[in-house]
Amino acid sequence: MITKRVPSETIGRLFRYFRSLSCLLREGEEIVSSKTLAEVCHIKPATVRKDLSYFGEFGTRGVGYDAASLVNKIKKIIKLDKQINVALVGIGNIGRALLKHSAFELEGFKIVMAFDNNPSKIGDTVGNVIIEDAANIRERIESSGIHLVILAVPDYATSKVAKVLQLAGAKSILSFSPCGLSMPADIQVTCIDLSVEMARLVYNSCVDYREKV
Amino acid sequence: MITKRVPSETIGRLFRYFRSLSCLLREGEEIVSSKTLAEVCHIKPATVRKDLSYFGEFGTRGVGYDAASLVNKIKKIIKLDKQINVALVGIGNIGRALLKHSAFELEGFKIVMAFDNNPSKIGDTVGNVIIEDAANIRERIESSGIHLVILAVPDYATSKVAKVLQLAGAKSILSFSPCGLSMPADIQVTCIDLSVEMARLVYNSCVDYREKV
DNA sequence: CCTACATTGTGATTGTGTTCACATTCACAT
DNA sequence: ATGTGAATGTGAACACAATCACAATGTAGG
Ligand SMILES: NC(=O)c1ccc[n+]([C@@H]2O[C@H](COP(=O)([O-])OP(=O)(O)OC[C@H]3O[C@@H](n4cnc5c(N)ncnc54)[C@H](O)[C@@H]3O)[C@@H](O)[C@H]2O)c1
Ligand SMILES: NC(=O)c1ccc[n+]([C@@H]2O[C@H](COP(=O)([O-])OP(=O)(O)OC[C@H]3O[C@@H](n4cnc5c(N)ncnc54)[C@H](O)[C@@H]3O)[C@@H](O)[C@H]2O)c1
Repeated sequence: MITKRVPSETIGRLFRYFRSLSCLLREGEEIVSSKTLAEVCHIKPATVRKDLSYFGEFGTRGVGYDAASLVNKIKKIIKLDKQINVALVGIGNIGRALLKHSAFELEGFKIVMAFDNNPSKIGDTVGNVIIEDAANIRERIESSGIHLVILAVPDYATSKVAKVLQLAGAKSILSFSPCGLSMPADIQVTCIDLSVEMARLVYNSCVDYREKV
Repeated sequence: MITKRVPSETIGRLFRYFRSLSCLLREGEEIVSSKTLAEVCHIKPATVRKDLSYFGEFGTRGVGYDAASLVNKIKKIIKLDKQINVALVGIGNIGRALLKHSAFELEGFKIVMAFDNNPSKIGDTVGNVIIEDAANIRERIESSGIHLVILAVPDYATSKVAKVLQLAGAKSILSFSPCGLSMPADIQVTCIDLSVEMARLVYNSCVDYREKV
């Protein structure tokens, strides 16, 4: 039960277990083994067991894990037992796509606020959310129970908006701009940089090709 | 010059160096040190030097790196000295956002084909690209010099389309669906799973909070 | 030509995450 | 109640990546 140091990759995998288990449950599975879960997630059984072992003993030796109870345990661990409230800043190409993505809600994330600074967008409804004036970000986020802010503003605006979020007491930020955010250590930041991922893919496909020739 | 084993993170960072150097060049810098480059990228100087050292000796001791020539060397290394041709499958929320993102071209990636299977979308132009019938994916990709395919189709269609891409000889795939792709080892696959990233952020912000209390 | 200085390039070290392999434990049949 | 089979839980080994710390090597100035 005592919290050792948990690899950060483990948390990501726990979420994937959660997703896969929900799916297996829907298909009527009641008991799952680390082997089954590993196959579904394309990883090794030992990884599944070790990941879970950081948080306790959830299985029955010789049998496996009770899918229904495991999924609840995992939800608790990764704090997804309550709905996660998300705020979105920047309703452009990416922001709009996110607002229309209904699957987030099934996974426990709900975009409850959206902001933009373009007057012609403020007041519009996208998905089920009304776009608010970015000028109000601070007071709106400060007061409400927002767990996570998604940043989808243009590169040049990113660090300026990030500073406002900091003042508003945001706890974690997911940004789509090629990073450059320097935030205090108590604010979690993740940047999704598609170009970096593409560059890696291109390089790897060239190199692997070479190795075979 | 001999290729040792290069960490996969190194390639991603090389791309970021490439991006930062281009920017520094535009600002008139001619010489950059590992220290400067590290500061811009928010990493440590030793990391910069080690990353570069996998591929040769590009700097001058006591001085630093010539920005212009380094950026060209890096481009060669990560195969971004020629334009990378990208095909996009699935022109929904995400696909549309990608097509409108003009910055890709500045970084060396060009979306040259787009596919969808929805008859009402086929023939439309988004960005500068005409949406083609997904039925033609195989022949179209087979013949042209596509380096990378981006998959932005609904979850249920993902593995079906992936199989077609395999037959078409695609070398690497970037998918936005929560994975589940099992491809032969010679096809590079990366999945971007926003929910996983969000889950990690939420968990970390909760745990860090606890540690401080 | 030699010295002072700055910064690179890298072997050694540390840190982190994955995988192995097996002792442990449980359900069930006999 | 006891043995058998099956899958867990985990310390130890391994693999990989980040960082350190310093020798190597360049420039510039006298
Ligand atoms: N679109 C893509 O496919 C794509 C791909 C990779 C990276 N990105 C990155 O994602 C980010 C967003 O991209 P996009 O294509 O959605 O941009 P976009 O220009 O379409 O949308 C940005 C939105 O932010 C709003 N905005 C600007 N300044 C603001 C401010 N200070 N406060 C609040 N809102 C503000 C604008 O009004 C606009 O609606 C960029 O950093 C971009 O580099 C986008
Ligand atoms: N939109 C988001 O913000 C978001 C966020 C996270 C993950 N995702 C994932 O990204 C993927 C795409 O999401 P989206 O919101 O863009 O979906 P979408 O439904 O808006 O678009 C999917 C497009 O693919 C087309 N399509 C369907 N089957 C096809 C086929 N066999 N061949 C070619 N085209 C086909 C559809 O006609 C549609 O245009 C999904 O897997 C989704 O889970 C999306």
